[in-house]
Amino acid sequence: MSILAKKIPLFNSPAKSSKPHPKKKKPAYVEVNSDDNLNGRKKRPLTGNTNATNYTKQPQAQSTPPRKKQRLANALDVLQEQRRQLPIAKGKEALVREIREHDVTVLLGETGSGKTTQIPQYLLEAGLADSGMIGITQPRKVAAISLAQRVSSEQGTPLGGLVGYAVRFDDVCGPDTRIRYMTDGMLTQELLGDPLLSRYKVIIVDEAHERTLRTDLLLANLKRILKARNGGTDGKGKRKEGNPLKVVIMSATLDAEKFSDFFYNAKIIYVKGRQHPVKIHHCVQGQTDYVDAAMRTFFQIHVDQPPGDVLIFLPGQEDIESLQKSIERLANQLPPNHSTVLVVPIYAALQTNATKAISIPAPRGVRKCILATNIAETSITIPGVRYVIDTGKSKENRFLTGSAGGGFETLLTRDITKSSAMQRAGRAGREGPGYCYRLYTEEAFTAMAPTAEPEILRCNLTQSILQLLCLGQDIQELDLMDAPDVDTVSSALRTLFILGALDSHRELTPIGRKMAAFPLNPVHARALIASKEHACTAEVLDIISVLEASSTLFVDVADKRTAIADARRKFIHPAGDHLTVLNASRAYQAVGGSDEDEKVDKISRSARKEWALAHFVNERTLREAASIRKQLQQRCDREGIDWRVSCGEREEPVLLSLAYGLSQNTALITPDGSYKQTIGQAVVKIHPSSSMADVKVPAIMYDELVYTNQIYARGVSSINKSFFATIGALNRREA
DNA sequence: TGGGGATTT
Repeated sequence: MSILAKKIPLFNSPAKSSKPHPKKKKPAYVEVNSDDNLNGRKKRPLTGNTNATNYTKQPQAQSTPPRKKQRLANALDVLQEQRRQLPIAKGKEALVREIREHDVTVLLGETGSGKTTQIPQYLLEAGLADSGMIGITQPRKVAAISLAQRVSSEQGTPLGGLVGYAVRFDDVCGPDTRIRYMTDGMLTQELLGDPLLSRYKVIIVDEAHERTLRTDLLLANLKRILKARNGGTDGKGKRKEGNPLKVVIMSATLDAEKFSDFFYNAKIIYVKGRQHPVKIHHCVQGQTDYVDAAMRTFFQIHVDQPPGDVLIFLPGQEDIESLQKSIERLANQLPPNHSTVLVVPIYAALQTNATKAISIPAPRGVRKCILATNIAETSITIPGVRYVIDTGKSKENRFLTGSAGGGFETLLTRDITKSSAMQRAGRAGREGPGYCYRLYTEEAFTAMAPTAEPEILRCNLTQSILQLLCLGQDIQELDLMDAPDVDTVSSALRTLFILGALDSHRELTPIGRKMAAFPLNPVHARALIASKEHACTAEVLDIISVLEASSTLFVDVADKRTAIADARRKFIHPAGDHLTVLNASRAYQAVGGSDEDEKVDKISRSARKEWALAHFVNERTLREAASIRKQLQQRCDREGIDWRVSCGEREEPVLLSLAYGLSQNTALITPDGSYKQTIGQAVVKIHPSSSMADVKVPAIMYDELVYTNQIYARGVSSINKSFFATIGALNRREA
């Protein structure tokens, strides 16, 4: 105990006697965000059809043996009983009535209400889908897939039958599909082929409070579609004959009125959830060193409190690594009468599949301590958590335009929002009563912003603006809940002009239209198109597939940096990061034979896994890149680009093609050895993770600028001064 | 010398 005695506890006697709030006393906060406990692991999938790895695109006509049939029937009974027990079931008739009577309904549903799984089924049963479809959008792929699995098993039909899903790379819907779960990006894409989304009778936008860019663009388009298909928007306007649409917006409580206002005072309906009480402790004093405070609080819980896993929210990988080390070190010094501690880190860049380690329950007498970024706020459900420690911090990404070429991102640690804090606390009450220890004062909580700023105000809009232009829409004329900054829009338009996607009248050029045909960042789309003429599409495709994947290729763990540098040396190309990525990606693809025919067998798969681990590259990134590359190859076929064309060992064509896309992201060396942008005035430093960090070359191009404590260029390659200076003009001339 | 989290016919 000596290690703890020296430190003053942060929380006054968290009380062995202090029980969570009794039932009659409502907890101060309940989680109101997602309802993914409905597809949690307590309720096992009941038929083979619900297994994610086991579906077929066409629903199978299975001949089921009688005994199994009986078992399935019983399982279905159990599911139907569970459905009836859901809080939302009591309000079924009223809900259907309200939705039937109004064109737009805003639904506030707490966690565990069952709204996302039940409402589509209620509406289908009530005939609101008529002969059309009910579409339900989600911001994340995993949610769309698991919800569809759950609902299809509740219906007793195979996935892809009555109930299906559509996400990138995966459309599991058939001719009979009436309930379609999908990502909001998929539905936005559908607009291109069908601007009125006429095959949907009902569209449900779930998790709307997250205000992702795609959700916002979808909401604007739904408002337009309502006018076109319904005449009125609130059910009172002049009705049009034909094909009216119903829209249901599902959100957390904090900003429901904003959605209602946007849709002409749409009716708001509140649905109660089912969540266990969480007792919240605030710090008496603000903490400056939140990592140390988290460590002390953890041991206070570990020593004083009954068993139960602890989840600690931290801003980033660096803090997670350092806290893991100090907790493990101190846990070893505890007297043997204390249970052992198992620390599990989780953040997106982790190369191993973190969800696996988390879902394995800790053995008896072991307390699991999960150190997570806000990946655990929405994307990953962690079972068994009884205690949450919330540092109140997260990293926030913001796009700044300024004069810095294509602009740059900032990535700074900031205070979270109230909505985030409630979400984090709610993670302690999923399976039973829980506790949340906030490493900030109650006053600090009160002072937090209620919700995060919508993404449309924070991110680079180049790709979305290009997409909208293909729909014939001008982002500045679109009726959005929040209009983007003028500077962000003009910066995006300038980038599109420099890339040759727009002419001087803001009209889409043939190159622009071609760029939009690829699901890519316009900068990468431009490089891909340029690769055709420079006969190096195979190489460029390999590179941009990796750059477009959601995690970085190269793994970095602070205390393994020497081993990592040794393993990486063989990939490093003197021209820089882009060709280094190409080397690593090709080395991976060569392990266990080529995967051109998709016939990577089990042995090759494990060989690749081993290879990736040994070389400190993130295999998840490479597998994702392979899917992206395959999709891009198909698109290339349609657009008349031969993706097999390779330039062999020559590096010049590859760098030149990339430079077409990155012409705005270039810098020249100055006499003092720093790099200064060619467009814009900023001095940029090469990010330490780059293979170019210690090399001086006359000119560089880079994938992006990130401001943390300096402006860093990431994804850097050396570039020939002679061609890059004119390339911006080249783009425009060809357009 | 150091990157939170999503997503695309």
